[in-house]
Amino acid sequence: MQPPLEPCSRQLAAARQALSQAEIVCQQRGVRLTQLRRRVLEIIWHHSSPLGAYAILDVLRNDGRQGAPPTVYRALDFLLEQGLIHRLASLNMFMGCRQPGAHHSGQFLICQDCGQADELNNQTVEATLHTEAMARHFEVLAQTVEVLGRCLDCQEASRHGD
Amino acid sequence: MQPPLEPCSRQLAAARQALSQAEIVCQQRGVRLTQLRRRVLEIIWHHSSPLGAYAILDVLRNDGRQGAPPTVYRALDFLLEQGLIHRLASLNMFMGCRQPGAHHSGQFLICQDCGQADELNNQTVEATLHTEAMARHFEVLAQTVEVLGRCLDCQEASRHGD
DNA sequence: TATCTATTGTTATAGAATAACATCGAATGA
DNA sequence: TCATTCGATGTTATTCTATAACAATAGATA
Ligand SMILES: [Zn+2]
Ligand SMILES: [Zn+2]
Ligand SMILES: [Zn+2]
Ligand SMILES: [Zn+2]
Repeated sequence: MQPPLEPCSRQLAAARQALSQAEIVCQQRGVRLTQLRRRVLEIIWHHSSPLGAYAILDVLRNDGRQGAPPTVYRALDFLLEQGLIHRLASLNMFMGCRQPGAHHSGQFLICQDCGQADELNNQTVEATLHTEAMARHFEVLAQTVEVLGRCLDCQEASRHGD
Repeated sequence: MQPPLEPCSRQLAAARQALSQAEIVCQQRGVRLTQLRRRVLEIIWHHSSPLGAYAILDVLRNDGRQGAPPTVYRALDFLLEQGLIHRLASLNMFMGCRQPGAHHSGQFLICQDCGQADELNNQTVEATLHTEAMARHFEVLAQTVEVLGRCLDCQEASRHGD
């Protein structure tokens, strides 16, 4: 897995957009996007791949801010509740959501080589799982759908590398 | 979440069946289902709901066997490799597979109240995720599909409990 | 038997998440 | 303006999950 890169201009733009969207969403809902929460969201968006809580904590400490695990986990809980980020259970990592506002579970393609993750929102997958659950009288509250594999870039890299 | 129950006769029967199937599968593949591995598989099947690694370790120590986390994690790794158990990423727990022999990812309905989990093998879900991945030139290696919710029993229990 | 390899034992540590309590700060009302 | 209140953050300690590294043992092989 490649080391975390400095944010490129595309990422910085995505982060700016995500942050301004988050401001709007939070204002509409009457919840506070505090400095800390905003900074955690920014850190996540500045990174090219999902980040672990302790990696986020390292960046916060690098900022000069004091903090401990609860600091970052509380911010992450808030962002999860507001649907601004997703948690990847198979990685214990967090990534930004590009369609906040409407809560959803999403599905994720995770590259095992470069660590990058792509969000899908396939209605067939979600609906089929709901149907299967209903057939068993099972009440669905949340879905975790994560596909581990290799992205195109990493497939090509490994072909040329061999 | 209810406390772990003693295995009922249905569970004991399921465990016996799973263990004899495991013996066959391992013999066919020329891998060794040792005492330890067999016992860990048995512990998992004797339990009504998915078990964590440290809960399994407690049972092993209760057996009188000495052991530490690597003991149980190595056995779990073996059982996972042979497709005899599944790992639930959203719970950090392990459960037996009722269709071993053919490797598969499966989908899981997990009850947040009683902790029980049901395995599905819905081809539509799997195929749709493959199609979505292919459209993005993403090579699929494994799928994690877990649905959190409430089973029928727990829905009724909560209705009567209120 | 002697040797080799897979398995298990053992100690220590890394990594992820939360409990419990103290402190701070923004908003509200007197 | 000041006091109060409640949400947010700081702080310490602990629990839970998982692995690294090396030693000892047991099964298979020659
Ligand atoms: Zn999303
Ligand atoms: Zn990649
Ligand atoms: Zn299965
Ligand atoms: Zn239940």
